Amino acid sequence: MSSPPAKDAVGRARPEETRQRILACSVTLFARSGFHGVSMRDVAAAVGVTPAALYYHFPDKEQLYLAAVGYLFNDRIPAVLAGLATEGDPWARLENFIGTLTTLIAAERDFQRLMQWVLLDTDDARSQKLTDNVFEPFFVAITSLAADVGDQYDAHHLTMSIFSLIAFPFECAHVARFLPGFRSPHEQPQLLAKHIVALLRHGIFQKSVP
Amino acid sequence: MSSPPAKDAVGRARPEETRQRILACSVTLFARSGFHGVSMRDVAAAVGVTPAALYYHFPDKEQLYLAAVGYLFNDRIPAVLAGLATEGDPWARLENFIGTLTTLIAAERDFQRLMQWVLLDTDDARSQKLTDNVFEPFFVAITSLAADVGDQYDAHHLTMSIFSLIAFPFECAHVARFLPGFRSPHEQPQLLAKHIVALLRHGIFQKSVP
DNA sequence: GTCTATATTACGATAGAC
DNA sequence: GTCTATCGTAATATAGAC
Repeated sequence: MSSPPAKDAVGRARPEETRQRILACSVTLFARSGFHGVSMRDVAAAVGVTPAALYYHFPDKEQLYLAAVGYLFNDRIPAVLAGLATEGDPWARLENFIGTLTTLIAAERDFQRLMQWVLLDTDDARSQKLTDNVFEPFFVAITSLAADVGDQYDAHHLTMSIFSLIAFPFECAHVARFLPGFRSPHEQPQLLAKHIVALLRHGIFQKSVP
Repeated sequence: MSSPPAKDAVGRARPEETRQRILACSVTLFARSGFHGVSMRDVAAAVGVTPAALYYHFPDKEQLYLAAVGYLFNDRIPAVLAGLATEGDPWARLENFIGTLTTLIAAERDFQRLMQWVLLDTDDARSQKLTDNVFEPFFVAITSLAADVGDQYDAHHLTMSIFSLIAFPFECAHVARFLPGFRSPHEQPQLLAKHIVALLRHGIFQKSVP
């Protein structure tokens, strides 16, 4: 599941690289099965070491989990936020953001599933820390955009609606395949992004009302 | 956590009632912590029996979990689907559905969280069974409504969008409290329903375009 | 830094008395 | 039907050799 550890000139594994390999394997496992669904044995087997080795790099399972979450989110978020910095009028920037985030979520299923697990966490301290570090920059950026393009709506509700339209279809992707009327093009992120932009722009009454 | 078991005339606990008490306690626990986050000992303690007693009513933990999910969903879904059967034009029925489902999800957090756990399940057989039994009736009903009120959009995408706008804000409710600009009225289901209906009707360009 | 070996606890599940 | 008692396994985590 993982490439062999890098060795230095004396033949010892370099701790920082091993740490990263552990995090990379942990992300995939935790994204698939959640905190309680993954054992330290599972992680160790995926990395290719014994469980005891993990405890040299992380004090316990919870700290490993939190480090893995931070590793994934800190790795991905800058790229997405960069898509917000594009030029153009607010609508163009919003369209760009929707397209970028939709494509990213579609490509990085670990990102999407880990976010789903994180949203189910009931620990207040962890939720607050994660909100401050991960969700807040997104939310603030979109909120200011939303205030520009849709000032007739409550900014919080509108921002949440935009994220809902993007994220929730991927949460349902696994069961949506079994729904009547589902066809594979529905899973293409570009088509979903186009649909969201059109719906946000015009609403359902687009052509029904003169 | 649970009221004492009902006894029959001879003083023996009635099996069907105990079964229901086990299911009720299981729903709350599984909704809070998920399948792997709840032990049979936890359930037994909540019910007020020993773990061994659970195995008289259910063959194993997985069957208990599936029965608990079915118990909750079969208990709630008929009431929601009834809200779809109201009279009026498609828009009035859609508005009614959005209001009913939003209010239900807000009131029944167990329902919302258990749905979130279920969406993370990777087992194809379980997902398909649950889709057929639970999600499909919802989806079909809304799809036909969506086709009536918004035939310029793809029916699958539009239906998914409607569910997204309703469900996702509640998935984020726990972290949303820590976001800047959040105020307690944002948690009122009626206000959220109003926002969703307005957004679906008119889109963001409602007043920006003459 | 990673290993072997193990302590300790928790888990799912069962046998058999009542 | 529920209990007590327990089996076998798997979990987190640590000690100490190398």
